[in-house]
Amino acid sequence: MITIKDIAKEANVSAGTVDRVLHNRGGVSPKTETKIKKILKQKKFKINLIASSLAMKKHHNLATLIPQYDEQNLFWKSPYSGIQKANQEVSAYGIENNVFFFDQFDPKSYLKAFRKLIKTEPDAVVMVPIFVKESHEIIKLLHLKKIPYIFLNIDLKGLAFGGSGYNNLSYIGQKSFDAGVLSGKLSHLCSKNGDEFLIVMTRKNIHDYEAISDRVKGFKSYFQNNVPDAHIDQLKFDLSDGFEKVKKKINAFLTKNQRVKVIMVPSSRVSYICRAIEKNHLSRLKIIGFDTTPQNVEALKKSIVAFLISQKSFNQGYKSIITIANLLVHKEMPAKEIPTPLEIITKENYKYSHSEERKYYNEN
Amino acid sequence: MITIKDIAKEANVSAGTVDRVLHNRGGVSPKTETKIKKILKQKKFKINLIASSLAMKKHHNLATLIPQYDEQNLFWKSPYSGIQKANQEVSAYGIENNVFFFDQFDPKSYLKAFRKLIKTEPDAVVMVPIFVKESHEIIKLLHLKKIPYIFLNIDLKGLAFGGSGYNNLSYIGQKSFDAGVLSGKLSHLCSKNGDEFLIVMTRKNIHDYEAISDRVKGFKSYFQNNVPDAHIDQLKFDLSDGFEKVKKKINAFLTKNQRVKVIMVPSSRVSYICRAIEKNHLSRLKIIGFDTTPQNVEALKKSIVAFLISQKSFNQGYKSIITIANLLVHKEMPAKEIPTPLEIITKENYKYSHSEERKYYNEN
DNA sequence: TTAATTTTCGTGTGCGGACACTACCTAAAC
DNA sequence: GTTTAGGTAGTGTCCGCACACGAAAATTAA
Repeated sequence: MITIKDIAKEANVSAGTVDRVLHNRGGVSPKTETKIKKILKQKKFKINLIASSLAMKKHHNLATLIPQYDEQNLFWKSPYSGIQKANQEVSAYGIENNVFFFDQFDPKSYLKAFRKLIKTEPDAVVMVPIFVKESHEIIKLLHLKKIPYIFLNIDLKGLAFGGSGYNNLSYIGQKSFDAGVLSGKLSHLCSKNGDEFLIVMTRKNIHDYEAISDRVKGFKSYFQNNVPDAHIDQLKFDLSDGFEKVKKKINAFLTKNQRVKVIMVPSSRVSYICRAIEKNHLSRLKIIGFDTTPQNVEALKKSIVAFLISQKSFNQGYKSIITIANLLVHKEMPAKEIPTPLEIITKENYKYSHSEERKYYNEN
Repeated sequence: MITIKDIAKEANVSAGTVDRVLHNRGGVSPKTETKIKKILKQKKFKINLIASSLAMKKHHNLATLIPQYDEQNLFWKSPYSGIQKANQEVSAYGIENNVFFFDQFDPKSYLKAFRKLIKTEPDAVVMVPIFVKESHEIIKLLHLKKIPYIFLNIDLKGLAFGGSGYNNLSYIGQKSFDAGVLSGKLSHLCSKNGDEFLIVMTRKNIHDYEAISDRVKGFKSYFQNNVPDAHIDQLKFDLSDGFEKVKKKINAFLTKNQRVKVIMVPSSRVSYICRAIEKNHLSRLKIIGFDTTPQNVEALKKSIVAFLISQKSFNQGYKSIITIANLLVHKEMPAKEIPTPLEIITKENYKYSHSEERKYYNEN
């Protein structure tokens, strides 16, 4: 292992001078600089990140703004777990992350949590921009205070702020359209000629509208490009109508349309839909859903659901913190978009798919 | 962040004493020990791994024994890339890894490479035990020299050494049987009643026999448990027979058996088989294969192959080194088996599935 | 030539922890 | 009462790097 001292000795200068060259900190004569750089290259010197980050020890202060999870909606538990794991890892680098929760159905709690957050004067922010209008306000303030921020799980697009757009450093999450295309492919593969397809949309709050409609668009786009004459039906529910109404409507539909053989549920509520469908229909259906919530996995294990497309939200949460940490510690600019894998989960490979997440649970 | 000094101050002892308690190094009276331990817990002290590994700075010497890859067989490139990435990361911890290559078809080169390897007196070894008999010899020597070793990608089982078995610390790789079960499920899902299935086995060398036959067993087991009356055919080729012979045989078979609608190739040579199949057959077939070699991915992109089951060999290589590093640096015992995910790859999600590997390529 | 600057570079300290070395204290042995 | 051994605990140095401070060298001004 080559150290700064080795280089210094070779170049007949002190370690301090080598350090100045390494960090372009100036104050070195061109002659010695080129000499040192040459030796650096020749000896393939690489900074020891361990020692470096120990010596730097700037204390950084992160903040995260994510929805609170609860028994009803466990979706947000995974990213939070990933965030926690990352917090643990980066704490050695002097990075502290404060997590602020809000109610995913209440814009006011979102703003309230943010107000608390901003008081901690964070060096960077990871946020899930669920509410468009409120996010706009938040981002305006972040921009003003020159606090860098990244979007987690939900992307905000469009030409806000007079055409300049959102200046989030990065978006970490799924590409919903492509996820929809994939669901189309899977639907197609497990169907035969003449089968009909059904998309079941559920609606509870406005925020997931875009991701979900993108999935639907992707789904349709797959068929347009590959099976243009496929028959695709669509059902929409408002979850606030109550379970019985959903049940009635969907079973009536399935009774009437016996050729429907594949159902795609573009939200994470596929298990809810499955519960609503009567057994006599289930046997002929292949059902495809999104996200590995505990309920969905249960349906998968019972072979009710054929495929789940996972966005690995644990990894998303984990990566968001690591990304910001790399920015703060190593000044490493993240990619503008960090798409997470489109993982296909079946009953048979589930147990191998979230090993890191489970390992984390077990250790804690 | 709580440091050892903080704890020491709180307990009215010196840092050295705290350190002794932390490492169970003895020489501390029971009284002070319990006192310190209490404060440790109370303050939730965690050793700063950064500082710790810097201070330890034992230099470790790893060695890796893997097959050489070439243009013909790119399979072994991925794990090597993963190993390289890990090497880079752990170098800061004073860990150096020497990689030794051998010809995957030549047992002698395997032993020869090992002889070179053992001369470097490694502290631990990562190996791909392709040849059973030769591995036996190698492991005997490793055991004698008390050098810990782990298996990568290929597992060796059985009661060797008079019933005590192989004492590899860990096996990092795919669970072939379960991978086969998954391929059965996918085959089933994209078939309809009355369709027949075909397993095409290729044979070139002995070494992958076990993994491949396990996949076949898994495949059959799926159908036994779910579609007992399914009709499953099997074709075996010796690749040394030449392409034309393979072509003739397989097309003759497919012409004769028009009800075969799904083909499963349990080796990584699915693209080779695809090239052998005539177009008029291809259109009715769903083909499932293993491993994302460049050729296989090409076939996937052309929609010739429906599914590839990936074993993420890049990650396997990466993990093998990280696992050993954690053992040497942090004395962290690895799990006896570290199974890699069974990733389902289609044309639609390929581009999201190997982002880390590609990122690594681009950076280098 | 000397003083005043500016440029260039060496030195020292600290980040948090690991570990060897030393100092101290108590109790048993003489 | 002195010696000695064993158990406890404190001190100092090093790991490789970052950075502040100030010294030396080079340049310019007087």
